[in-house]
Amino acid sequence: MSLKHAIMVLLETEAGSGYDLLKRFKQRLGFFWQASHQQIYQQLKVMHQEELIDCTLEAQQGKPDRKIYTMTKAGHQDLLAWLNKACKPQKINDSLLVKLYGGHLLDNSVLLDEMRQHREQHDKALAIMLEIEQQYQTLDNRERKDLVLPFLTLRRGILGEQAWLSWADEVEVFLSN
Amino acid sequence: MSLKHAIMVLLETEAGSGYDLLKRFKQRLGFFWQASHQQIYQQLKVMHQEELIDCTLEAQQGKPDRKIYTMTKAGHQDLLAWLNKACKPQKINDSLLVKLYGGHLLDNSVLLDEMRQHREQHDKALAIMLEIEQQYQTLDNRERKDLVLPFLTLRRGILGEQAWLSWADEVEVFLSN
DNA sequence: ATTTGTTATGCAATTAATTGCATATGGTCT
DNA sequence: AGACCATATGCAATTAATTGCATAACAAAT
Repeated sequence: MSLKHAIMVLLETEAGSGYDLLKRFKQRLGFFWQASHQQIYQQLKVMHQEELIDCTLEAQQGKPDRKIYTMTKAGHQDLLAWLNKACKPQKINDSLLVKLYGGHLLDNSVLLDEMRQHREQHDKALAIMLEIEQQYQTLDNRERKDLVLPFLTLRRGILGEQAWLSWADEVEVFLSN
Repeated sequence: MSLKHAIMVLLETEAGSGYDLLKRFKQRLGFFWQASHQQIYQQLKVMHQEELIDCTLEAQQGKPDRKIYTMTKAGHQDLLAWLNKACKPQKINDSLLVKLYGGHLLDNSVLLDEMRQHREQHDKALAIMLEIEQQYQTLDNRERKDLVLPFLTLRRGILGEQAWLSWADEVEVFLSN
């Protein structure tokens, strides 16, 4: 499973609590890896049992204690091993396309409506990613170099969303008559 | 779950056995929905229990009996209900991007190597889809119109793969120095 | 003759993900 | 005062997917 390794990629750079990880997950990996808070807390527990990560309690006034996780040596090695072995191609399960494939049972207007709803989401996602790209471009050479890998994952998102939107344009042309 | 509905989309057009469905699945929905034979046989069993599909045995000489499944009215209605309600956005879990994000722990050459392996797969997929597109273009107006929805799902695949490959070009430029 | 490939199914065990519920504090908004 | 949102966890039940194993016939190729 790669959720473990996704978490470790984040922990490797900086220690943090489950909630920290959750937020970082959404901000940094959220465009290409989706996980719920239940999943993350559960995995942290398992990873702790497997001694891939350490855990220290940090008291807080009023709020419940935070559990701060840090990588262990075993965790680091597990991560390196994972990074060094080839990963499987992405698994695609896109129900919108299943629906479109079976769309002869529906009125075109229903399909176009669904497309519009999805387009909204893709528009938003693209806008956010272009915003982040802008910020990246204002950095100096040094910083840009340090962040080139996250930047490339962002580019994947941008090119992917643009392709989706071009496709949606085609669909609209074909279904609007 | 949509695997059920993906199977019903195929069954709706033509009855068939588990093995039939499996093959049709790979040929027609395989680019955007991936399911193993175990999953498909299991779902057919469940769907039969739920009376979404009927099952009749067909004897064959030598080979084991084939179980031919057909849609029931309840199945048809379930499918229509599914088609008419909005579907969730596609869930993306792409471990290649997680690896790239955490790639500072690796040598660039390792990342480039992995990219090359994935590119091969994407090249192949694109070639197959372009081939199918060619065949579509040789059909007459009538047939093209009948197949416009499958054609549009194919277009999604083509645009998606082309975007992936453009991105891979970018990655190579950024990592090759 | 033997290996390999296609047809044709399936069970069982494990792992992963989803859904629903639950708790508790503190701050901001109305 | 009450509603709502963010912080900060987690359990339990269910559903879905993966992995590994298993069977059995026939056809084609080496």
